Amino acid sequence: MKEPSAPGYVDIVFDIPANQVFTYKTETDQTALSGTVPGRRVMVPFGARDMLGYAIGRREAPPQGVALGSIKAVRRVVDSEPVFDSRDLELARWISGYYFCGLGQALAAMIPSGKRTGDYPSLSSVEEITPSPLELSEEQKKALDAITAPADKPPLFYLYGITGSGKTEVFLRAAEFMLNQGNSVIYLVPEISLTHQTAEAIGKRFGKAAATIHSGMSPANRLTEWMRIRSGEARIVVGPRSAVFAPVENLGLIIIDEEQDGSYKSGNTPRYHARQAAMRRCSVEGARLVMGSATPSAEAWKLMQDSEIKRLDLTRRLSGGSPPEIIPVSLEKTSGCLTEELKEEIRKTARMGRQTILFLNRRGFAYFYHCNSCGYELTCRHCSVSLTWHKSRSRAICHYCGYSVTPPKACPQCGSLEAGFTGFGTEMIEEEVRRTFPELRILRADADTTGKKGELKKTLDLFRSGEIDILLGTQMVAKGLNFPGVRLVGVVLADTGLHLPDFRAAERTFSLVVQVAGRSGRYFPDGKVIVQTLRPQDPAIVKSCALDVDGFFEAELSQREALSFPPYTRLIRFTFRSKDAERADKAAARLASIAAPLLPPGADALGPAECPLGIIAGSHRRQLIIRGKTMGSLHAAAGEALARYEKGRDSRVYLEVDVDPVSLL
DNA sequence: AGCACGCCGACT
DNA sequence: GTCGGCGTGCTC
Repeated sequence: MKEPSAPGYVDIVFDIPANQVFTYKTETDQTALSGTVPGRRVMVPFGARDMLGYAIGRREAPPQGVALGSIKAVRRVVDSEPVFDSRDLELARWISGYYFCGLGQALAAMIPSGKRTGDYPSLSSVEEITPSPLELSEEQKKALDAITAPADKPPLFYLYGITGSGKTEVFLRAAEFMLNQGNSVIYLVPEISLTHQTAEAIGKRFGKAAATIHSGMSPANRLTEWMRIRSGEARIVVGPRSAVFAPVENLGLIIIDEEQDGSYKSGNTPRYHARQAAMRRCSVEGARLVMGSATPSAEAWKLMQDSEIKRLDLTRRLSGGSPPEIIPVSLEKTSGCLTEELKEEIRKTARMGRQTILFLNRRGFAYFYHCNSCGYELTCRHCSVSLTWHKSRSRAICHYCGYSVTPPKACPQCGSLEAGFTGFGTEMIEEEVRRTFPELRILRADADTTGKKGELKKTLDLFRSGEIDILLGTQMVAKGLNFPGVRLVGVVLADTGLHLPDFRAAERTFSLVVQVAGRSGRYFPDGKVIVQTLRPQDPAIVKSCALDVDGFFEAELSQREALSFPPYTRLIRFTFRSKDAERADKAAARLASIAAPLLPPGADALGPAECPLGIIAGSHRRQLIIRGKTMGSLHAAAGEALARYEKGRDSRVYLEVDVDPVSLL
């Protein structure tokens, strides 16, 4: 049955920084589609090229102020079925409003686009369904009962428990419960190998009802999974940050595993936080939210204290045993990067036929060119960071822009020969370890050695099978990986980052040490953790080694309160970038003076100031942070200030807005 | 974000 | 004399 073909119009948004809606004609030969175009992607002529757009609505007549002759026609409707509905659009509107980005940018972040590639399979081929194993512990039962209990207003929960206490099983049972009720579940995991592990486990448990979407999948696989979710075939979705937008119906539960993980906050526009988006979805769709971690974020900790989130404790390790011994060791009097204590334990571990993991925070970290006479430091000429010595390339390299130089023999400033690289680099540690333990088999795993995909898996398989005695690596060996043969974990330098100009530095250091410690004793309670530090007295080090979460947050939160930092306040950060330092300064100062009179009572502004990294890739960076007691009034002020700033802004200055910034670097 | 239009340096 | 640098402004 055919409708009479009246020419229609559609409103379209694009993935561009401008928040603007464009109107196009729908051609008569597409009339069959024109009624249902909204919710689909379309190809339209935009300026000089064709661009993909998102059709958000229909209209009878073009909007005021747009000449009829300037309206172009839709070229092609890309999707045979809508890829978003009014609920998705509403969520995109919220993202766009809250995070100050274009509606099209918000939609683009929610919908699979196929920008990235990879070759991880979809879960659609998984057949088996394994029944949930073993009895739950008393604590697990209690937690599960709380999560699944009927409630008028869907509550927020936090499953707070040490590694190995069975959080995952509670998550899975809660999910199972929701699925049996006819609801859908979204299970968020941090953006690392954890996705595959958890996805596999969930695939096995729930069979075809499970789906996963993540950045490592090919566009085709993504789309397959997306469609399985949209059609309702898959009702439990596992994935990183962006999975919070999964188009499930009857959302019953969102799970956020490792809630404190930084990867839940998007690093590019829209700079949304999956936790925030999850809370929004849960409140709009009447779903429950369960987060979990052994080391909650300060935000979550405070919400638990204030009883805004119901805390559920898992205090016991299921496998029994006690957490490993964690020993802080001062590096102050050590000439190399391995203390005697650590060397001795490595030897002991090897004699027992067991394995060691040496953990580094960052590749090539704390490895600076430094002049002992005048204090000169070799820095990048485009960015303001110190250069890192990479022995394999015989060059000093900037980790931000890739700029590299051959390091000078003498200090370029004073000519002293007392200058050179000192510190702890991954490569240097590898060298020292090899020199110290020539008889042991050592393997390094970091971004440099695992560039090719599959490389990391090979390394880890080798380690797991016992072919390797010492695994030396960064973040990637510490998270989510359990090695049965491991007895010793050495954190080579725990306080990298403690000196960083970021109020969350202590929180991150604390979290890291506790996480590393927690995983190491998972299979063998006789495990040992040695935490090397330059600041053995620092509360973040002392409390993390004592696994004293309460003690840490007691101190940390009172300090945050005293300094008016989150979670006692909320922040919005504006970053100004320009090739011209003066223009960046002027723009920052202008926004600051526009914002000042708009700020609500009790709110203040930090800056404008140079960013902690003042120049990156030749771009001068300035920042302005506004801070207030509540987000509502602060956000309104920011919105008004931005609107006024837009009028008469310097087009050579790029402004980026970050609501609830996680890192101030 | 792209892409075109537009006004100033070193090349056949 | 042109080819091309990227600064600025628009895209229904």
